[in-house]
Amino acid sequence: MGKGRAPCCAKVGLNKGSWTPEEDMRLIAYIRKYGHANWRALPKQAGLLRCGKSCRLRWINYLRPDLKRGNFTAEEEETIIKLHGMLGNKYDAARCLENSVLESMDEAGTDRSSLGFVSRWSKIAACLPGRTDNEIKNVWNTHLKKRVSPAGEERGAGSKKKKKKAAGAGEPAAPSPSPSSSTTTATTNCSSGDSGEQQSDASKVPDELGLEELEMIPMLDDPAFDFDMLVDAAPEPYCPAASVSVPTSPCASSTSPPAPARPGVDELLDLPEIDIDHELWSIIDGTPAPCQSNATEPNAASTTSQGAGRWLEDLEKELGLWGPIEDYQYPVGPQGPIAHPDPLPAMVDDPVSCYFQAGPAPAMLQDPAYSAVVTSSNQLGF
DNA sequence: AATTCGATCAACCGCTCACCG
DNA sequence: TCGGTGAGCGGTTGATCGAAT
Repeated sequence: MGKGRAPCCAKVGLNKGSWTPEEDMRLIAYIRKYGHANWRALPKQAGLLRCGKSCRLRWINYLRPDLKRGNFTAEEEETIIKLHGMLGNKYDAARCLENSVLESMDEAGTDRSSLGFVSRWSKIAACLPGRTDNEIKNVWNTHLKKRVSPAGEERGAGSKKKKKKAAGAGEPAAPSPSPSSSTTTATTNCSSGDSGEQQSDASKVPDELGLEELEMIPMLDDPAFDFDMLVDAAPEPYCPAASVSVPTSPCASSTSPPAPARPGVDELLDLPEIDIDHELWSIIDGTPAPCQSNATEPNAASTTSQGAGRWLEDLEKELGLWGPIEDYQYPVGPQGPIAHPDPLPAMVDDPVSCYFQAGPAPAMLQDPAYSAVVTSSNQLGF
């Protein structure tokens, strides 16, 4: 069901490709204020010329505040390798069961995915807090796969290079070893007897890994670890109120009542009446242009300001906003310039812009995160 | 200094699943 | 029960960067 739908990104007038810092900030501002109950509606309400899918991906893989930046540690790599060996592809993980059971299921027409082994990267990501499935997938495809594959093993230590962005801007202080450099000496602090494991692993085909390998995963040694994570790991949608200070708190779902708004950084991030071309969205949506009032936004969620400043500061540095910025070039659509106003001049009422241009509302002065905001604003030259 | 090549990673695409009317 | 819609996932691609030549 649900097939045959036109790709959302194929819609005319929507941006594709790399995200600009402006877009990032707009997305952050919106999600911090309202959450992301509806990805499809989000870009329109946030004034982004992106499809919801793209927004979601950008948020999950790059903008989420609880992401861990920097290189993968040896332990993380080890975990990925082990879990990948266990989970295999979409259904292979079900091999943990007896073949007879699986055959019975097949004969009965039971989808093996009902076992819960439905996704690999997301399950692995669930075991590596702060890491995204996309990131893990990339790491696997770029070098971990070669490490465990006898054929692609060891292309020489000289091919090592540093991670260009993640390690550099995100967590310069993190002394985590380069993923590649760890290839030769993946000194894990796994359970004893693990020394030399790396070498044997290098020649071990993932499919040969068995359940006994569970013991090799450091986190699985933790009695607090719930193996169900591997099976039914709940997604961790961003909860504006929780992600900054209490990342483990479950996100309020679309059915949860919105938390009361709080003054603070949120005031800075009050989303504007987006002056985006309503006609454009009408064309895109095939629906009448809706009222743009954000006041009607459901699931308006409050955010906690604690730590938000630092997060934003770090993010701005990473986005290249930490310093003089070039004039934002707003995209030109196939029918000429997109009807969005000049980004900065016309965004006078845009708190996201004001965030950088002017400064906070008086109430903001009380906010502990304010200093970081001021710093960033000053450094942006506004 | 210029060019080539390989590695990396953000983003896109196509698909499936879950939910709802 | 069926079809539409949105969310999420895995696979793949393209841009970019740095090292090698």
